[in-house]
Amino acid sequence: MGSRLDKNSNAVRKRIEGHTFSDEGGEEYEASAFGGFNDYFRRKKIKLQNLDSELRASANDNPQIFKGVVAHVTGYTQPPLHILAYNFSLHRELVQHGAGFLQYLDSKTMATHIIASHLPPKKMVEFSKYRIVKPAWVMDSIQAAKLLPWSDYRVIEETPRQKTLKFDGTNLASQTNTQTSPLAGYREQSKNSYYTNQLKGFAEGVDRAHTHNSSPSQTRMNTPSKYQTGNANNISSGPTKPEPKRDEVGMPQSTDASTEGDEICLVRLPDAQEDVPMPDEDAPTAEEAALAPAELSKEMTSEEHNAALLQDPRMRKSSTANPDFIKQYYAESRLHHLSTWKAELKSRMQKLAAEKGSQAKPPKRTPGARRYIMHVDFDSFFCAVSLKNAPHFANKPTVVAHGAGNGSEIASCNYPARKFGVKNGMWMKRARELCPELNVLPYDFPAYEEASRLFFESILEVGGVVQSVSIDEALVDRRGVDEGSIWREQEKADQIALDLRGLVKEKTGCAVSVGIGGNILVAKVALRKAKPAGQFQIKPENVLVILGELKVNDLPGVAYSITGKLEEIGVNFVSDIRQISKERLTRTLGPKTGEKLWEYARGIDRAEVGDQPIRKSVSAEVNWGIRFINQEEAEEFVFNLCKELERRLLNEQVKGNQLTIKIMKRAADAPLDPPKHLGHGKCDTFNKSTMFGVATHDAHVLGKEAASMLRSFKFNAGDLRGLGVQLTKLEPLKTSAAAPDGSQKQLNFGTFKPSTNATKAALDPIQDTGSPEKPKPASGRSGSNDPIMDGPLTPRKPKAVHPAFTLAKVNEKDDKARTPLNIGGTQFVIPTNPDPAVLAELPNDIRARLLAQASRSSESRKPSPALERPRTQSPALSLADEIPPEFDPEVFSGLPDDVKMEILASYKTTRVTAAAAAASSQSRLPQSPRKDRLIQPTKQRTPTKRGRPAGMPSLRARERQADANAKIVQTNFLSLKNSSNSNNQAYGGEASAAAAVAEGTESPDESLWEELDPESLAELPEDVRKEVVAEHRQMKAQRSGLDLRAIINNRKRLLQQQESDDSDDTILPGGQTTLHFGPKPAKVAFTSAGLTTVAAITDMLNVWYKETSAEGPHRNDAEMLEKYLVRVVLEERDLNKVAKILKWLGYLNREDVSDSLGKTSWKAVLQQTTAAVQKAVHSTGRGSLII
DNA sequence: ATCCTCCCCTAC
DNA sequence: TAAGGTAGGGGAGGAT
Ligand SMILES: Nc1ccn([C@H]2C[C@H](O)[C@@H](COP(=O)(O)OP(=O)(O)OP(=O)(O)O)O2)c(=O)n1
Ligand SMILES: [Mg+2]
Repeated sequence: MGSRLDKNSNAVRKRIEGHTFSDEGGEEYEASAFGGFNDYFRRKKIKLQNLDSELRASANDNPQIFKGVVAHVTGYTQPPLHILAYNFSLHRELVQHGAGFLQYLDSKTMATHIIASHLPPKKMVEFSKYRIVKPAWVMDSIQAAKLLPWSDYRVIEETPRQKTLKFDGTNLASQTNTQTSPLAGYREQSKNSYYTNQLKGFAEGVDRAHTHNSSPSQTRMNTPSKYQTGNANNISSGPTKPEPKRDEVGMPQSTDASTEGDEICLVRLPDAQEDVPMPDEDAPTAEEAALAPAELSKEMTSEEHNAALLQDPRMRKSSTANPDFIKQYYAESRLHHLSTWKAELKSRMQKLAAEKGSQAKPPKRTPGARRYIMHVDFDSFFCAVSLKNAPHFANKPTVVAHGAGNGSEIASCNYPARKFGVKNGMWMKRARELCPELNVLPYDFPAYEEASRLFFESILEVGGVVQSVSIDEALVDRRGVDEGSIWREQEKADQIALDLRGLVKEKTGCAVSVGIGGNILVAKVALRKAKPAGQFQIKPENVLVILGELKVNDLPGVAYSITGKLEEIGVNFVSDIRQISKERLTRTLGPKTGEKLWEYARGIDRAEVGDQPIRKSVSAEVNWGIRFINQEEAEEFVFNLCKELERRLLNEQVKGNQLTIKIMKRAADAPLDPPKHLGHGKCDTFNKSTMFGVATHDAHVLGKEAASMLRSFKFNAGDLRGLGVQLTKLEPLKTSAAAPDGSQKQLNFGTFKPSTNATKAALDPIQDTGSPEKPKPASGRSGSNDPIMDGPLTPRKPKAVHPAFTLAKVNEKDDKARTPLNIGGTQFVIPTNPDPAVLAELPNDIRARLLAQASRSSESRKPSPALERPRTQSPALSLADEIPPEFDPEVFSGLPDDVKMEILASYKTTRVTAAAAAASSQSRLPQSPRKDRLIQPTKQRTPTKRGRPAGMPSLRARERQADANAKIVQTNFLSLKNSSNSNNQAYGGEASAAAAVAEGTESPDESLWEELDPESLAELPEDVRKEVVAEHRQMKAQRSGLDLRAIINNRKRLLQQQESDDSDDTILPGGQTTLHFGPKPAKVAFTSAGLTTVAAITDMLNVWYKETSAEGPHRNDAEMLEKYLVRVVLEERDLNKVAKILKWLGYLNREDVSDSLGKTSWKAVLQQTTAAVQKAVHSTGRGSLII
């Protein structure tokens, strides 16, 4: 066990901020601390109301505003206050415009701001009558007007029923800046109020939380928090104990900085230039001063300090000044390795279990059978392994650490060292005080991995249900060891453990200990008694006695905080817990924790081995070595963190909806240089999150948002000590959701699929009885019911089209430029003719893309209008009822036919996909926990104080109550994205096929075979040929009626039309060779909906190649192909598919002699593409792809 | 009563 | 010198 006592606490100061809009110029309000806002009104018996329902009603009554502004209020105040509201779908589009300046505020913050700025004091109590909002994305009307013509928005002066925020301007002005108003007073109070802090003690004497609190009065206090480094206390032996430094924190937490918005959001905002100085700000406390944006002298100091510090090249190298810092840091971070290993093991075990389970090998757990849980764990793992290279230290006090300096952390210490009181996680300084002759060994991560591999290999041989706990720890559940008598069973269990220990020792040379008990808790306790290289079985009759003698913090999940709370009620030993009523425990610790402890004290642990919930978040953070000398560096670092995050997201094949940035800032009273070298020292922590309308994994999007959030705090870059980004509300990532890609994975849509549900249920003797698949009538928000998805799919009032969308239709070209903005999938694209004013507001990268796109599209624009095809009057008529809800019928019918068809086709695809996903949603939404079947006795809730001495621990995992987050938002965005691409692509893909078919220009019944060039086919390698043919069959069947040939012909037709287009290029991007590229943009649609199967792609390649074998492929197309394949490698991860495609391409280019310039170019493209693909493959850590 | 968000807290 | 990461349980309190 290694406890980490060293980290310490941090208190969190919660801050709420409001703001104006834009990233840069916006005014930022430090509306801080309005944590008590709602409480305030509650006390006044006034309840805040949301306008949500009214706004919705309004939207329904006015279809035109289906998407767009719902309300715009202005003119009541002086200065004018603009309130803009818009719904979720519009938000999604706005995000596409790089709406980084959209700010998301919660109602309290908004209300705070509004009131503080504009409401007369005496009006405060009347607040409830100003129906305010709900969390929202905020944007002022001026900004909104820049995005779209104001006329495209629907303006509502007042919401239907109540008066919308109507402030009578009376004395607003004075109000605004006054500090004397009650409000100001209130605000001020909140300023320091409200803070929570906690500290963790450390046995290791390390940074310690300091409470410097000042506790305020009865109201909440905001305070700084902690993470101070100090040193000193620590308890020597025994479990590490918390340091009592508890300061009470008055109120529990209060608010949050942001909340999720729903369909409709209301917004507030001062004018751009309006400078609403938040009333207070005048009497800042020391803490406040630190937070204040300005304080130049101090700021300069910290940045200058860092600059000076970084003069030393060695420092530079080990801090954020080094461009490779993140990489290097993670390579050396033991904690990062531990986390990574754990995740990998978890997923490997899951996969293993899934295989085993599917083999009709039902759990070998007999419900009634006696359980023998074995907890197996290496003794001083890192140290033991590292000692293999330094055997002479084996019996001397030895530790594993990076260095011998005072701040070096001991990852693991051997038993001789423990005799001195040294512990894992302790700082070297403290350890040497305890044991002067400590030997220090370096880490050997590869060796740890290897030892672990052998360890698990051995464990799996033993059989039974296995659960990995960490790199060096595992749980094995072998129940009903049969044998007849209990005694024999116990003996057998001991024997198994003995054998296992011998096996591991033999394989790894390191000792493992095994604890055996009737449940996980008991096994763990047994392990501790087994510890130095031994084993121990706690038999039922001894459980209570053994447990009773333990200190409470020896129980899993009980550490500093909980221990502190228990101490307060006189509980020190586990046996003491039995004297406390369950009611009192739950009141003190919370319902779950209280009950869990009550059970633990009695040897009860309902957790089962094997339960491994699915991942719910992915994050990357660094809280060491952070020393910036300017804001740019900080933002770049955040951006790099986002790149790392993207890597991990892709690795997990997920994308997410909510991004949170975590910031550690040097506490006002903390020294510039903490005791630990480049450590974070005592810090205040700040988190902030934003919701994307659409899930994403794109580093650019994440980076921009993260940087924006960081910027919003206006901290001094020099005071930053730690940064992190976390993505939650995950959804499976599916590069090509359209087709199952030939393989047999039918409904297996990705990551979240694991039969966790079934498995889990099956393993659960209690709840299991029912149907494992029971979808759990969640509150109607399982995948298909997701509001976001319903938007587009639900036949709602098909009115009003977003202008941007319409524009999108015109912009056919360039997939590249847009790609980065396609946040994980949206059907909206950037308008081709952005308003200059808007451009100016956009982040550079986006602006650049827009400009590039605009110029390109204007120059090549030959989209729909150019199509000669007789525009059939309205092929869509019969399909009228199928017009996607997002389209205005009128606008829709005004579109060129081909575009219409594409839309319909893609829409259809979307729908299908969605349906399929929905159908499978049951099985893919496992994770949700079953309700607690446990007796949920009293639930009396008394606030369990948090922070100070106590908090609550998390006990061993197990089912938790229905978790909202568990819901996996159904994702059809991907398909939407695809359709978007196809919209732009304008050619190729199923969309075109659909169009062709609908127009009746092609016979849908043509034989599949005719689509393929028999001659070519015959020459293909047998395996490839078979697969291609098979896929064609499948595609045909799936598409019922759609003829691939239509795609081809259609494409040919389009190609011809473009004949005169742009052409020639000479240099292959990144290529060394000068090439000649063909003039005909084939307009291949690698990313369009449906074009994802090998068959479809090879079809396209056939045509493309044939059409361009003389002139060579168009550079854009070549790039597109390359990009697409790389994406398949990195995101879709179907190497097989890539290999097939390249194989086919190679086949097309099979002639040795290039009799034409075109063929030569093609070969070069093939080479280039292959090289790019290999590079991508290598980047994933694999060897070369065999083609 | 139940959901949801924001954190605290714990473990390795 | 030093590499103080990371995921998930669960509590508090607002929203519904
Ligand atoms: N604060 C900590 C705790 C643990 N670890 C790493 C090093 C340990 O070797 C490994 C396993 O942790 P254990 O808690 O199992 O501790 P040990 O294996 O070192 O000792 P033992 O299991 O004998 O108590 O995790 C770490 O780096 N930092
Ligand atoms: Mg161990």
